[in-house]
Amino acid sequence: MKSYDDCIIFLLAKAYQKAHGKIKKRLQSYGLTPIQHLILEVLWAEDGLSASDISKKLVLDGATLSGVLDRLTAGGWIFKESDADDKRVLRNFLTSKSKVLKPKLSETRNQTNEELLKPFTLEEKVLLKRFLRDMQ
Amino acid sequence: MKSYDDCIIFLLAKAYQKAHGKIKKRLQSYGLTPIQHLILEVLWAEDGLSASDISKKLVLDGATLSGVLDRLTAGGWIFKESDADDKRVLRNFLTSKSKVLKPKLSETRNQTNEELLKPFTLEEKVLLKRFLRDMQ
DNA sequence: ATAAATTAGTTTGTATACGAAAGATTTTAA
DNA sequence: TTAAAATCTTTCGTATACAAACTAATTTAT
Repeated sequence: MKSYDDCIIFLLAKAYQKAHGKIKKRLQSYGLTPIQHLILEVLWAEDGLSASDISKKLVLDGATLSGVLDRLTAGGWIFKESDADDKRVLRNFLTSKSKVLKPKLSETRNQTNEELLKPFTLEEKVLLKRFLRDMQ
Repeated sequence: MKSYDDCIIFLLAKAYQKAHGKIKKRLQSYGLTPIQHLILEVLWAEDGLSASDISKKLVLDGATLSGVLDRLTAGGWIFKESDADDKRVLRNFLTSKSKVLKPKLSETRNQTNEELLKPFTLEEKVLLKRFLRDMQ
């Protein structure tokens, strides 16, 4: 490795920085951050998940999630409800606000993705995604 | 895009998370963080750079850099010296400690890189790096 | 049946990350 | 030449990220 800009960690950091910055800007008018939006995506697919469920799906630390879920609650995007069977568990449910805005918000993520992948051919897109998955 | 785990932003975030976590662990015994180490890499290549110089090279916000450079100073890795010609500028210089440890620390980054790229062929490595650069 | 281990969630502390604003200095322009 | 613009760095505010410690609740093992 000749220099820092040949380092895969650096290249990943900068590519992620770019992607994160792009969707961050697009979500700003909604008052949502990229991570908050990602959690909504998970709940749109399956409502009522616990913090632990979301943590596993998104590979996100519980301590991080705790604060993000608080801010989603404060913003009126979700509400928490205690599980009847297991009092340790708090389930997170979508509000009508987040349900109504789902189409627009999902479209925002799709558009950002397409914009980021614009420089690549279809084959390259598939390859890039495979590479990133294979690093896990 | 069918789901969040087909989203390039998410895939980049998780690949970066993996890479960052790996080097973070390896640097822990030195009391260095990945970003601190990256800044040392820059200074090993060219000593005496200002925060502004480093910011441009690493595409890092100045506000972020300010704190990281403080912690590098506190840890005895660098020291700051005012520029004689331009009193706005503070130049950052390597201490003997960071000069002595350069070989070991650079080797750490190299090893982490190789480990992360182990699943790929030489061609795939080249391709992956090109893809990540092309996203900028 | 109950002590021990595990799990769910929060809190605290440290470290990025970045926008915005501010203060000091230097450069540019009228 | 001097007022305006630009540059360098820091500070503040907000939001991830994660380790460690903690409470509460549940499950496991003996």
